[in-house]
Amino acid sequence: MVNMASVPTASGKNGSVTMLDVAHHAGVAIGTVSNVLNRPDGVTPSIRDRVLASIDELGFVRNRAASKLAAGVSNTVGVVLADLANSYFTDMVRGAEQSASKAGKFVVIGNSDIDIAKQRSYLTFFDEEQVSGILVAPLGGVIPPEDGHIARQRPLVILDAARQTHAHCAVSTNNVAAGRIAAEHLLGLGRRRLVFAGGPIARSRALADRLQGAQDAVADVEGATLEHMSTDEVQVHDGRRVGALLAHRDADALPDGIVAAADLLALGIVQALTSSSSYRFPDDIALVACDDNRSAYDSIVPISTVDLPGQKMGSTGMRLLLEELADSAEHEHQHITLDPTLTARESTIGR
Amino acid sequence: MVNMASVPTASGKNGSVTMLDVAHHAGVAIGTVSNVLNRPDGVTPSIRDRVLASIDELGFVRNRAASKLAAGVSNTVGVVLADLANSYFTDMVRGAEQSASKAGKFVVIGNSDIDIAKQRSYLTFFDEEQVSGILVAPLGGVIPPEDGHIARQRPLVILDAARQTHAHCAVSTNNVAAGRIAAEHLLGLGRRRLVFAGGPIARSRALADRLQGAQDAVADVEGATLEHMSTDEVQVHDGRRVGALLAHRDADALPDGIVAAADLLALGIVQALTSSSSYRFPDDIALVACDDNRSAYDSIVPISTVDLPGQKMGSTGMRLLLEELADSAEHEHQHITLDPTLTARESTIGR
DNA sequence: CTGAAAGCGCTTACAG
DNA sequence: CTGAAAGCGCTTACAG
Repeated sequence: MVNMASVPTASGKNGSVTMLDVAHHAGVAIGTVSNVLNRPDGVTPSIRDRVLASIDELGFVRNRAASKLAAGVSNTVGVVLADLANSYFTDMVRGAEQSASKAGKFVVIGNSDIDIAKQRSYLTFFDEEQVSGILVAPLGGVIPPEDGHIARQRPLVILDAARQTHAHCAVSTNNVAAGRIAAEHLLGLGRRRLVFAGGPIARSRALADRLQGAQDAVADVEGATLEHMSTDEVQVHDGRRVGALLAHRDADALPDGIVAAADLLALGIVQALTSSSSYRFPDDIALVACDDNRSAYDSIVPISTVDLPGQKMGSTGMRLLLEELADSAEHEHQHITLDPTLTARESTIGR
Repeated sequence: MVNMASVPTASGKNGSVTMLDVAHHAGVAIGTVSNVLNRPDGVTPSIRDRVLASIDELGFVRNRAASKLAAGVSNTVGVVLADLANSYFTDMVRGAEQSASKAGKFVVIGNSDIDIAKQRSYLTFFDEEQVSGILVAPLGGVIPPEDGHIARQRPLVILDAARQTHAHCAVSTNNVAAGRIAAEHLLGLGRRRLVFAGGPIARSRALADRLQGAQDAVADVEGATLEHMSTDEVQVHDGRRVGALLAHRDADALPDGIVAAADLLALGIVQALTSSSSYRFPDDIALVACDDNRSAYDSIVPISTVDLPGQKMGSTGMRLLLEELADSAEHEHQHITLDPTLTARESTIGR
């Protein structure tokens, strides 16, 4: 603990202790204090310890604004987060933090809250803050053209990118593979009459890709069929509606396998079918979802799901950014596409 | 769009455009550029527009490191977030952002990820970054004594505070009231044989308070009883265990009302009782939970819940911080306790 | 390895 | 309202 009463000097404007105070107290030059903080290995141990003791005794807090101004760089990476409530995005942040902390970088987050104006204001803010780089999962998967100058001035990596780009590094999820993996899992279990639930396809590239993947998988198997039941959104109540529709069908019109485009949708389907019919998962119908939200695990029937690689996406994006920072001359932008993976649970393989 | 080819000057170290470049381009003094950016109202409109045009044309990006160093302050508030995956905390951030944006402040987030060392490193980081203030929901509800010097140097407000303190402003949830409100709701519906599910009480002040509140409410009603069924944690599987225990009881030993200490716990109770018994919600058993996670709404039987005021806590905390910043001389620290509110759903009032 | 000095890009009294 | 100048607290060649 710092004993404030014993602090001898505080030359800073706001009564704050400066490096100069520390230097005087330790009997060294100010540059030495800076070296102790930034390149401690190159300082004689006895002097280093003396400086460290003075820092402690005076309660010195470095001024990062001054550091950044003098050095022109910072060891901070800014992450623009699209939605605090969506675990796909918060997983990305977690992954990014993991990679960053290994490299001794700080990660600070700005929440754009699914608002393109806020997204821009945080991009600008981080730019003005002189961060060393930016990670962003932009709304719509693409940086708006008006914000392009930010990406040109400062290393920036796009997460969950919707398009190929040569302006910066990017990481994407292979949603076609997600749909294919889900359908192939059902087909591998012998299911042939499949339903793909989710929509609207026209408004979401990710959903359209998942449907495409499922169609591809079904096309590869003789006698297999895929019906698309579209929904307004992919929330629980949309799933309940799908489940209710299915519950009223004749047994021979019923699918034996369902790919749900999202976990909450799958949750609703399970709820509707278990409460309003005698159909059983997975005996009568096998169900696989996409996303791996916690809800899939917490469902009354734990739901098999295709995990979107949120955390991997964050760590990969941060790795690309760190590479760019380490070697900006030689650096060539890369676009990495990540494959999702299947987690099989009771809704397809029973217990 | 900025046409980079037309940029005439860039005197900054990294080829960046500085205020001086803007001043030259607009034919004014550098101080005038600063005024346009920081106090635009006091600048002659024609000159202001000329400066703004130059800023746009040159693609000038202000350097916040330099601003902070020269001014000694920033318009940024740092929020140390305990857990990105817990909606109680992310709600706080949302509330804080709402209050902050009205006041023109930027909010940046550091994720401590339920790690006391990371919590400290972000507190220190924000301190070093010269933020104008800090909002933190510290682990355990209290700032560790070792980190006390941070709170002494910089305005800081504690969210979800566990204790009264005179060192800074703080906001708390009234967990006793939460328990009381939940129990009173059940008692008001005529239920008399209540169960409080959740634990361990010894390790969580919040849970202990909720139990206390429920006990208080029951003590006020003649003939009402409360049984405490403790759990290891408050996850879905703990709830399933409670539900399984209840399902095996004789009908006359069964409660007619349950207060679940958390939403996931309630979710498990509903799942276990609907699948392994013929008991019905709310006819046989009425159930009310605490937290208002999304899961309560998404349950097969939508669960009544006592909302913890996460968003309100964030906005209130930010308001206290802004007051302290606006008038640090006259400021007196306050501790505000927020009452939770009940959201009644199918699990207690049917449909 | 150490120490004195210039300079990073702003803000802010101060004089006009 | 405008303009010239000092200074914010660091970092970093540079010379020793």
